Amino acid sequence: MSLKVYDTMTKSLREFVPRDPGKVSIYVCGVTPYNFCHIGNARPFLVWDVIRRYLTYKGYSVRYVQNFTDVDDKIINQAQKEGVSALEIADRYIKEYFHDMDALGIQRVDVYPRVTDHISDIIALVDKLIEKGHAYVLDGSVYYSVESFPEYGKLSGRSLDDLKAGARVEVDERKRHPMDFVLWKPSKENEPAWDSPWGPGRPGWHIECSVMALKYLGPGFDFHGGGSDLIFPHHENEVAQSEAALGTPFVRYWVHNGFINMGGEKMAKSVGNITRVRDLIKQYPGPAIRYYILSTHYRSPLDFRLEDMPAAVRGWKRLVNLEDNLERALAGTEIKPPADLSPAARQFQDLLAKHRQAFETAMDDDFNTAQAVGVLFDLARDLNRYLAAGAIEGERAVMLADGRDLFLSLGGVLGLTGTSERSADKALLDDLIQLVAELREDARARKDYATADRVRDRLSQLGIILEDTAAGVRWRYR
RNA sequence: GGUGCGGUGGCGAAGAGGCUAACGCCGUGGUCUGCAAAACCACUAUUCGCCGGUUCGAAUCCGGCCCGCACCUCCA
Repeated sequence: MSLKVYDTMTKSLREFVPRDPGKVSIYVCGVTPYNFCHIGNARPFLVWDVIRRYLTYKGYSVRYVQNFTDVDDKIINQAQKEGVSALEIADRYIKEYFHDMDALGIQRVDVYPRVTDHISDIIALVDKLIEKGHAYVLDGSVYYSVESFPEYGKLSGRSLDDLKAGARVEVDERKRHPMDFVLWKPSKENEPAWDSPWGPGRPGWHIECSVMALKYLGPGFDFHGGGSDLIFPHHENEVAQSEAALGTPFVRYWVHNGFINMGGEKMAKSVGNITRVRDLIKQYPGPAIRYYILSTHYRSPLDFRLEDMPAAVRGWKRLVNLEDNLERALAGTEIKPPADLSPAARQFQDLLAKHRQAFETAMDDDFNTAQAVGVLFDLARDLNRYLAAGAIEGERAVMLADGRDLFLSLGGVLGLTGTSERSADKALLDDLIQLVAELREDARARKDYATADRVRDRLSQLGIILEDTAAGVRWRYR
């Protein structure tokens, strides 16, 4: 089975073949840090977190780069509003960005380049484009000439004529073509500025991604991702700049995620229908939010409804319960693979293999996380069944350990399992709860149900659920 | 106007020519159990926006229609 990816450039599913065997290079457009992230902003980073985990699972060595556009009109505006420097705004919201992504269990990428650290690289590329006749200088500004790149429009599927007709903004009449975009622009008073051959100024919006992607990943890297609104003009312009400069292809696969809507409309600060990650995370566990978002294929729009979160929490809890139960069932159990497996054990192994295969088939099909989640629940049902079918010892313990490993491996790709944190305090708490549970067992043995129920009720009020099972008392957090 | 995407049970959401239309939540009945919880089992869409067509066979392909959304401007 091979991985197939939907490529925006060809508008088709293509088999994934990496540029370098065994290695995958990824560039995802990061945030402009001038405000807190809402969950719509977070979707691409969550999606790519899973893609990265899956590629790693498949054995690829992954190099993942995500930029911060830390100089930009929006940042400058915010800085002026607050009377602080643009750098201060950017630093603050980059910190907040990490805070939010950590809460969602999104792993750090390999490189987080910032535009302000790459001004000289940007100037060099702009210079090269001028030299090759793809850009021109106009009063301290440098513009990219779209007509100099015959393939302009190939990513977004638009022609220059379409674009001219649909243009909704006033254009600078001095530009050679209305769609020509700025590579370098002069800074106004009190704006961040860097010296350049064309006078003091700062980079335009699109050039930084070309520069940083090429610097850290090289020409023809594997994946370039981002929200589907970036297809035009941002990514279109990146293609134009990069390929004009390189003379060779920029990116192998363009991957764009759909939007998160709210109330049937795109979630956006300008619409005012946003749910910030930090607000959501106060109410719901990060993995439950992941589960909710990953239940929809990444290219489909997702209409976010807060009312649906409780259902997501319950679904995710099923997985957490199983994870806990597996840990407890296997704790202290000796795992010694027998020389010969019984037919029943073989059958169980086949079942596990079947689930693994189904999971991979789902993920290989353009990262179909919704289907993969379904497979995880299929596996969960079989493991729950196995858990309930008899004592966990000998060969059954070995089989169950295999099942647990698979469950954690697949769940880990989605970031839905292996998320409970361990700490010294927690270990102590575990022991204390265990002690209380044992005392209650004594009460039950005496048929003192009044005491037993009181203990259970009081613990329940504290958020600790006791469950009496055939295998003894078991507890978990609500 | 141009370019894309989508309408599947009470809700969310996979499936894209032929297995019982996944999976999760909710609901009902049952097993287990002192009770509860968890888990498991069974039931819950003769039907996939509407109307035609192609086909032995369509939720899946084609045509028309009705809705909804996005992009063409900063935007994940």
